[in-house]
Amino acid sequence: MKRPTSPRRPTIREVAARAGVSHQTVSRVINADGYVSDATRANVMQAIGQLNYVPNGIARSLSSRRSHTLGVVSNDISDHSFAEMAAGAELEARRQGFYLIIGSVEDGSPEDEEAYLRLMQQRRIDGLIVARPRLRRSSLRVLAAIADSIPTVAIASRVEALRLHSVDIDNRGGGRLATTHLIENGHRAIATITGPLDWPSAQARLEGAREALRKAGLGAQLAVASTGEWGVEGGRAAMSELMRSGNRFTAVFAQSDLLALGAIAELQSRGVSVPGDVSVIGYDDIPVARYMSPALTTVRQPMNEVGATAVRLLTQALANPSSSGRARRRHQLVDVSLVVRESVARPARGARRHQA
Amino acid sequence: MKRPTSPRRPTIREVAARAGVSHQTVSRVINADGYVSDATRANVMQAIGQLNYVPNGIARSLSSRRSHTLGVVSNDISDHSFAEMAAGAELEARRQGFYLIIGSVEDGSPEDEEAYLRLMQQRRIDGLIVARPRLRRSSLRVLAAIADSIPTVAIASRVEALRLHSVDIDNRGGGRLATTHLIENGHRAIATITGPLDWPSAQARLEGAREALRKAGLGAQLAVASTGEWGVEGGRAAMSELMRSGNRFTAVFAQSDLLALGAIAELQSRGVSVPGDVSVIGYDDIPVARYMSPALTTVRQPMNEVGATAVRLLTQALANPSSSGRARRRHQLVDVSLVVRESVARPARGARRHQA
DNA sequence: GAAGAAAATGTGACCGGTCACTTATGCTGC
DNA sequence: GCAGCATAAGTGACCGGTCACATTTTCTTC
Repeated sequence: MKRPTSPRRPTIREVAARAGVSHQTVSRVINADGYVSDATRANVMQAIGQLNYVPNGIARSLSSRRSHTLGVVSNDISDHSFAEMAAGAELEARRQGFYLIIGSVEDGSPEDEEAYLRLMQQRRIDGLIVARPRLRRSSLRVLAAIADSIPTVAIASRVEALRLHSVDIDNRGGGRLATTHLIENGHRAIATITGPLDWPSAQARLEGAREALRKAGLGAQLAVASTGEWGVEGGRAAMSELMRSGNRFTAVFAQSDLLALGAIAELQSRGVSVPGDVSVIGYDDIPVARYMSPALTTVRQPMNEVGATAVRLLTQALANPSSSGRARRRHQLVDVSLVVRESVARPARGARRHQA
Repeated sequence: MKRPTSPRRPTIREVAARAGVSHQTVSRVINADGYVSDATRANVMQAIGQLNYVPNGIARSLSSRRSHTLGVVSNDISDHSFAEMAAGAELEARRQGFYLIIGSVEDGSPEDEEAYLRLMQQRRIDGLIVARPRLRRSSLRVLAAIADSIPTVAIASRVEALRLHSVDIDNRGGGRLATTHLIENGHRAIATITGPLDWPSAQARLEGAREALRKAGLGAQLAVASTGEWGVEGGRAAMSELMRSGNRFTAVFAQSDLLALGAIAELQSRGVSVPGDVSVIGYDDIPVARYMSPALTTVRQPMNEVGATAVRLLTQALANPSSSGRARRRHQLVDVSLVVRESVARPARGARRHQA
């Protein structure tokens, strides 16, 4: 009457007893490691089957000092990009026999960030992925402590101060790609709507855009509008700002699809046709981008690839702890790709001047 | 030179030695449980601080037989609904001091489903959430075994055969809500575009729609179109089928926002105005629904609430294992809500007859 | 047929906590 | 002055695996 709860699961020793071998032999069988004769193996397997034995991962972790668990501290995974990243990481982790503990932190509550990091420390995860575009000062301390003892990968975050591996989207390349596409379509007067400029990714995309223009000999022709957000309202506001300030442009590079969506709505509401009068290119390739009218030309970021790459970096580091973890930090860039649809066209003959 | 890797973390006994007490006293301090004098507590805390001691959750789990981990086996979390559910579950879990291991299974690869369930078994999770609309036969066996030993909650899945708790969106109520909204706006001839009818949720929404019509004395007036999918293409195809078959309707209830999107696109491409000529109501309230033109009136499902509820169900069951787990199974319905925007209006005076 | 290596198996400590007890001390009340 | 209890702390087994090493059996090889 000691444990009225579910009848305890069988242990390795019970299996051993039933098979008439030692517990260590059972261990050898379940780990397919070391010498075991075929007869014994069959014997043990049978006992396992009869008792319906499942090895206890926790006990395993304790004695082997490997939890086979990777931690992820990410932005809110309600956001599609992060969800994709998590899904990608997750798939790759399982392929490699690892569990994934995901912590989804809303952008507004950075105290959770720290709480999660501490939690991960207790859990003795084997590796950590941090996918927070902007990290909090106080979290950095904890993160540093963690990174000091286990392999850690940062995603789309610049924490170069810490000695982390990193995976990042090639944002600069993305900005270049988008802008070049506009230039190749014959546009010369180009505007851009950026995300919040305190996001490194927004900065990088902007730089990429400038780079593309410079390379095309179009110098500082870029009209820039920013609002503090990545959403539709921001796009609308930015577009109306662009027009009010009397800028001349035949194409717009919006740093997110939602910004593009807002910009297009604003344009259309003023009777400006897209892409007839103004071309628009977005960024992200959100699920509905292809269904918008016009279908949105945009830049696709393979976020699940990013997640998978991060996991691979970790498992590799775990596999060869070359000279006591002092391995070279690796930085990996993931390429973006252009998704051509209908929102970019050649500029109209006499490019109009747009203003309020 | 035994362990060239990171210098081992301090254990509870080392803390004890430094504080000059027994390991058990340290345990009492970190668990804030049992009698400890203030002086001793302070002493121990200091030692913990100096050694930078973090309790080892794995060892804890092993001896206490509680992993403080909940498992989630979900549909691919790239899908926004599931991502929201996961995020909601996650937040609630952390609030309650639990970890969450999320397994995201693509709809196409059901063998992963089983693999995950087995993995969870090894990990000795304390509770399980299954969020797969349709479970595979072979997974059911494993699931049954798990549910037999730990509390398990099914989300939006009808596995009544097994003795699981469940949380479900009130799909029938949702169908009723959407349809009633159309009726209240004066529509009498109503069509519906359903998701794949082998999804229980699609069935339930359809039933709800029928129910609303019956209640309004509109009998079997419902024109139903289905395609095998929930996406935009399906909506487009279904709408064109509806029109080809010469059905008369002034309003459409689409069982997902993407279906609605496709239906609207199809209508507009034929010069039918929404909501001028035909009203459309969707389901899901995907992020861009509010930005479509017209802004989509739809039914919102609080998926994060669903996830949180599932976690609560589990932690409650865990807290009182009333009479050895033979607790009554609980079934919880989560209410949906109407989000009124612009895609539903009163029908035009002489309702037109639409056909190819 | 002896020696040595390879194959097969067993033994007991250990991972780092918690659990169930035991022991010591200080107070209260009669 | 002592039973009886609350408070404070310690002891050693135990959770269920793996690890390091010891032991026994079976092949090779000369």
